[in-house]
Amino acid sequence: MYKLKDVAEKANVSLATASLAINDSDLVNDKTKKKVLDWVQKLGYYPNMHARNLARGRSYNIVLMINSKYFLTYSNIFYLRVIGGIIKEAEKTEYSVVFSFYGDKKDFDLEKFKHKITNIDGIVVLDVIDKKNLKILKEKCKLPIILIDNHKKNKSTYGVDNDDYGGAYKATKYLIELGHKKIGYIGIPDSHPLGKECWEGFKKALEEYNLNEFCSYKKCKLGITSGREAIDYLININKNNLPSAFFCLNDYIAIGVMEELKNKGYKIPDDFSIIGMDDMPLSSEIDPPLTTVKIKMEEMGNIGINNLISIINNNYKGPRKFIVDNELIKRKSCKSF
Amino acid sequence: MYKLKDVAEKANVSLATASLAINDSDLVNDKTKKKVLDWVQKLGYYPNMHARNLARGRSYNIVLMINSKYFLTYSNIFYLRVIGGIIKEAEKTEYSVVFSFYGDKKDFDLEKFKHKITNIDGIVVLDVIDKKNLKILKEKCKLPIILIDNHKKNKSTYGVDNDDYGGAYKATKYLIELGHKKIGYIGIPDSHPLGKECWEGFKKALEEYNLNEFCSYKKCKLGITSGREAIDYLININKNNLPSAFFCLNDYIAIGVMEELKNKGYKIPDDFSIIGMDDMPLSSEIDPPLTTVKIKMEEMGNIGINNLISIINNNYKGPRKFIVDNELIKRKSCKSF
DNA sequence: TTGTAGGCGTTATCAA
DNA sequence: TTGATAACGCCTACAA
Repeated sequence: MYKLKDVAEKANVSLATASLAINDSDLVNDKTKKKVLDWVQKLGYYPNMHARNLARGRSYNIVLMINSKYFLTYSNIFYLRVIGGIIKEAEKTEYSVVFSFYGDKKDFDLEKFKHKITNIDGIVVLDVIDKKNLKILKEKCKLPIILIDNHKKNKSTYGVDNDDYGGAYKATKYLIELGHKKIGYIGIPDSHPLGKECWEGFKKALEEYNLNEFCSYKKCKLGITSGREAIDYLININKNNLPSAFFCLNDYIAIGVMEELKNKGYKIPDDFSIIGMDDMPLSSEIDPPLTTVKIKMEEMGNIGINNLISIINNNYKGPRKFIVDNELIKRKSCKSF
Repeated sequence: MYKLKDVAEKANVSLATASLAINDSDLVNDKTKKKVLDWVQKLGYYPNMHARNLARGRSYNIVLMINSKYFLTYSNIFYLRVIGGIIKEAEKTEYSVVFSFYGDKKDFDLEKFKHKITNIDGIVVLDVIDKKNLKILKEKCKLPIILIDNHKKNKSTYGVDNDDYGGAYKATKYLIELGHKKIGYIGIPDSHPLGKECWEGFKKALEEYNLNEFCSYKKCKLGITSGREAIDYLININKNNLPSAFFCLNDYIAIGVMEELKNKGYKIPDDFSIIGMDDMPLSSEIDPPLTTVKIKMEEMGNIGINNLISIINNNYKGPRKFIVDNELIKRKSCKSF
């Protein structure tokens, strides 16, 4: 493995000149620069990162923190997409992305990566993080932090979030404009910030068209099974007065809803219109393909990492909370009423 | 940020002693060691990684290389699980996992991380990598490499693979033992190593019970839609003499197969038994829950990272290709014939 | 424009 | 068992 000294000797310049040339400094003339760079090429030289970072006092590492429970248990493709966006964008820069799991509320353990803290320039936290743990993280690490999809209105921390409110509003409005007046809401508890946002977006659309809430089920988790249970419950409760459409908080719930309705002998979209949120790969493959609100997951990753790098370099100008818009994807699970 | 010198001064020892104490060397007595460690605690000192790694000539970084196309386009949960296993296991060690995407055959670009090569101790490649690109990688980087789920019989490179052959064999045998004699095979082309392995495992089981191949479709990709197309094709071809069971190369295909059969008015498992491979979260949630072969994805990640670390440290004793077994998960999509 | 020398924070060697 | 001191490879004033 060659070092700077080798390059300098070959090119017949001093160490300093070689270093400056490699870092494209104005202090060295083009001819010398070229001579040095040619030898860099010829030798296949790459600077030793440890030495460089030690001298520069930076590490060009960004840690991506993920709640291991959510990641492993729910195995949500959402993560895959956001992570993809993060890595893809990071690779355009000089930064590397290092992974780190953290435990849940009680076993939130910084020791696990604390020893690497001198090797980190900034932190991305993916998904909801407990307020208390966030505080610990901030206090102990004293590094720039950005929260992606944290859903929280934590004013003092930078974040990138999907426009949950707007998405739910958009979806509901679409159903209304198709002529539906009795729309069922299927989501998660309002205690979860995502649940709250969606519920408010949903209601906003109803209000705008002077419609009343018809029926709702908010006890879902985010999986298919929950969708099934929701339908069982709602159909049981409203036997003689069923809604004509269902807003579902995410695609998995929507898929469960559709499955269960089909099991009960109903036709989609003839008997019920179904709309979801997320746009999973699966959503376009099921039958009928699901109408949904596409969350720009990769873009959230892109923006997150770029904003963080700007923050690290003290030139971030954007808002504390960056809201990413989303897009209605019309497929075949909805029809006009 | 405190440095070693601060600790040494506080503890009233020399730099060398402090360093030795922190690295738990036998050369320093327990009393001194404790004194130093107490001050480490008190000051909240952590060694500077750049300095340490520079001095040690190691980086304790492992790069996880992933084909960006597969990762982003197919968004397979398989990745999530393996990556989870890798990170979880790496966190028990002093190694960090850094992510890196690589392009496809033609734009396989090492330059993108080549500059960080002095910052890497080893490489994990996830999923199939082109033979030619692997060669480039090996020659340019000269670092320990391990291939996870590469499916290839590349003898000279370390690898961790699922027992595809055994899994297909196991699944088929199960169908046969349920009494099925006419079993359809739905998979991907034999040109893909996964396809080849599964097809051979499938045939092996048939042979053992003196059964003939009944019908097969090998043009699938790995998604739900492919499963649908396969059923359309097979049912059309065999109109008057249908199989009683289908072996499907993965769960997504199996799900498509089940959906399409249900659409055509058949009942699962009454009319057809369906078996898949993978065990996705989805598989237990659909109706009926899918019988499948559970691939130990997290374990593959665990083993991969551990083996790589052993290889880095020159104490790996296991086989070049480490084969991970899998497990038949009986659910409700199969019944005896 | 180029070269010299000191510093970045650890580890490791070798006397004491 | 401890304490100077020289690496590790690069960056950057400062001087020439």
